[in-house]
Amino acid sequence: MPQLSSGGGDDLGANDEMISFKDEGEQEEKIQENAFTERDLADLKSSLVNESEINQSPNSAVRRGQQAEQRGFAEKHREHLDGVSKQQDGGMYKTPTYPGYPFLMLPDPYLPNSSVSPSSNKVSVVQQSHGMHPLTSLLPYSNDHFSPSPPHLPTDMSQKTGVHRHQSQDLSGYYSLPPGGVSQITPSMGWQSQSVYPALSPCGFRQPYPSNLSSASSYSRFSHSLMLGPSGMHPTGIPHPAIVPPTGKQEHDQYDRGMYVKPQVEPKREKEPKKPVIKKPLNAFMLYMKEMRAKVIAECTLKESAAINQILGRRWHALTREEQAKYYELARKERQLHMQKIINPKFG
DNA sequence: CTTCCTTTGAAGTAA
DNA sequence: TTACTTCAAAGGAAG
Repeated sequence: MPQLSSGGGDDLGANDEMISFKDEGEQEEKIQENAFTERDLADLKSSLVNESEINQSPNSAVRRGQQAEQRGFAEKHREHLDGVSKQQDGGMYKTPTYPGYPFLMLPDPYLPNSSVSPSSNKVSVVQQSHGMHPLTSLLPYSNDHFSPSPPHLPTDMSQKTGVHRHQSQDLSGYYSLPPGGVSQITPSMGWQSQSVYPALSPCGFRQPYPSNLSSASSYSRFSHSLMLGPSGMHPTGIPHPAIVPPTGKQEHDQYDRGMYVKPQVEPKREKEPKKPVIKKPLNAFMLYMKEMRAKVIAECTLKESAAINQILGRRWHALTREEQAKYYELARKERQLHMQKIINPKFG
């Protein structure tokens, strides 16, 4: 099954990544993105603290209401997204200056199969074949330098609730391995480039990345078997979640419907020897969060995960593509490892 | 003790 | 093909 993918190149996730920069359709936002200042944090904090005051929502969902407050930012963005996506055809994206979607302007070279012509903002987003057997992703990996085409063009943006829902494109191109086994995966960082967002202030949440996150180029080629350290520690230093023995919290979920059989809600399977559960691999953002959470906590003296995640979400969007690319690449490897484990649970 | 919250992304399912 | 849902992490808060 050579090359099932047509849109191929994109990486699981690699494409989407770029979309993440939401809303920046507006200058105001542009500025905001750059200015993750303490003010943001303050807002966040205050919104958390003042919940009761701010929120006077009559409905019972008091807490919800407040969270809505907190989410104002994100939702605003989403709204913008909606607006933006609506305007796409209006040529909104014709201006290369559109900060939020720099990748939109990427030329064909970024698109493996050049399925998209620059003239059209429409990308033939090759939706990954869901019907595809999971393992097919482990098939030959065709692109030597697979370029996670940043095809996430606005078209891709979900019409949904405003949330960008980029479908990952053809995984096969990324997961595919040489018939013999483990692949050589080439990071496809070709598309990354200009950093859209300037450095931010300290609690503005932009800090130099730890060196343990070697740049993608450092593992331009790797084999799955090498991805895990002796102790199951991910090379990045981020503990590999899927390897972690069940802690009792969420081990119940044998997620991946289809691939995993959910324990049919055994009403109470208590006291059974807990089998290690293969958890979903962390996506790029999760990896990012895992790495940066402690830092944010330290910087901002926040403990509440919800608030921290909000901050991290914003910081995530403020990352440059290069920076995000690292995590997308890691996530891709995570998924590959995950697949390996599914195939051979002993793996890892 | 369990669930919620909050974030993004991957992947499955339903229509 | 699109829209929707679930689950990954995390830890305080709430029920």
